[in-house]
Amino acid sequence: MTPRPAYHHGDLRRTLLDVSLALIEEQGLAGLSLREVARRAGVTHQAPYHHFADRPALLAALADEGFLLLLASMQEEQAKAHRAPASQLAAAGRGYVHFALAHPAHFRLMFRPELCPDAPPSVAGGASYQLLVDAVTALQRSGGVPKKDAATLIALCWSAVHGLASLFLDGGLAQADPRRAAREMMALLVRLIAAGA
Amino acid sequence: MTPRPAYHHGDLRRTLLDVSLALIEEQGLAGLSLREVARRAGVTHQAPYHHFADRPALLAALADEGFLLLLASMQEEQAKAHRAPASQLAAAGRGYVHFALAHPAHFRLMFRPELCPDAPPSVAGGASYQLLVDAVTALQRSGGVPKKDAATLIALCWSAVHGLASLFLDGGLAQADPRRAAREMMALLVRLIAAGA
DNA sequence: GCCCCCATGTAGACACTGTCAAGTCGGCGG
DNA sequence: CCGCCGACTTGACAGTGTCTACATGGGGGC
Repeated sequence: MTPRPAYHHGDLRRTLLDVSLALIEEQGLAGLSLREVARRAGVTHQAPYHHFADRPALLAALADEGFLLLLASMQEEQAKAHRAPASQLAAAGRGYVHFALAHPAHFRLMFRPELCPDAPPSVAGGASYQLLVDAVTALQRSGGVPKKDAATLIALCWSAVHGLASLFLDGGLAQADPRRAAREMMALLVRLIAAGA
Repeated sequence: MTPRPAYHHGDLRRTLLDVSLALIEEQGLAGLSLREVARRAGVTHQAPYHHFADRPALLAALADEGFLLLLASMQEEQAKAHRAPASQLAAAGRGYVHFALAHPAHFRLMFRPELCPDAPPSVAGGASYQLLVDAVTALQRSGGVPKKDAATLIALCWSAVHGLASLFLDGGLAQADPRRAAREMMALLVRLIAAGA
């Protein structure tokens, strides 16, 4: 038997988040309305307001969740890779792109300033950024790349992975095998850096 | 005297586009409503429908305009640069980022698949892509970079510029001087490619 | 020079949205 | 056992996109 949710739903908050994600994935961000979410969750249009202050708040909660998943994806990929700095940086990049491919709804949410009014920088977001910074720095130190370009190099790596992910989801890059493309791009980037000037 | 627009507005279509851009820039994409646009243009809420089939159509028109501006920006930057392939590629990248910085409303519109239903690939969009491809190819040919990585190299360059632009506008990269950052990133990228695999 | 036509505009209506205010249910601590 | 308080419902309001019907008036055919 299903546990008969009855009046008190049990875990409406979680349900709302899940339904929202499904809606975004099938209809895009524009197709997401609180009322439709409530309808699919089987509650009244007003019920969500007991769990989220307003629409932006719901989106922000999803974005937060996304940053956690992003961090996890990068760490997971790194754990599977060799310990060499080059492999670790490539793995971090792959993890970034894999996350976007696996959780497109989350990813689209996370970089929409109009949704997260003043964007309190998510702690998990900061952690993923730090992960990337560390990977770049380690490779740089081990490879004799000049230190003066550190900040620029980090910007380049971050831009590359973020750009590739964005282009896969929203842009013109409709690749047959995006994961392969991500792997090859990171491999090339790391190789260039290692060979670097 | 103002020419007394009277009943027929003269160039309502252009006015609607301009008002929309202003609205997006000051309130974000979410703050854009056809009715508010009409109000600011001084016409009825229904008047825009004689120029655009619906909301997505207006957005699509703006996106098209954006691709033209993008191409122009890249070409302008290339015209100011040296003819050497490395300089040309760096210039193309700078043009891409400069466009995003100068026309944030346009840029945000251009990569939102939920707005342009089936995205008939803008001809100007294709042209800008081709410009980048040519620049990468020229550098590759002149620099003795292995040809087998051609596609990956193009993806890397495009991702880097697109990612940097996105991160400036919507992401965590709040740079003091974004144009300087763009210049340095492109310089580094070109240097790495030239020093090659 | 006149007149009709149709692109360009107006007016009103509908279903839908986010959000506010007030009422109702029902499990838990005293 | 009771009353309280959080979870949920019901109802209302302004604002939105879009449909249909109507008004206007400038420019082209006679």
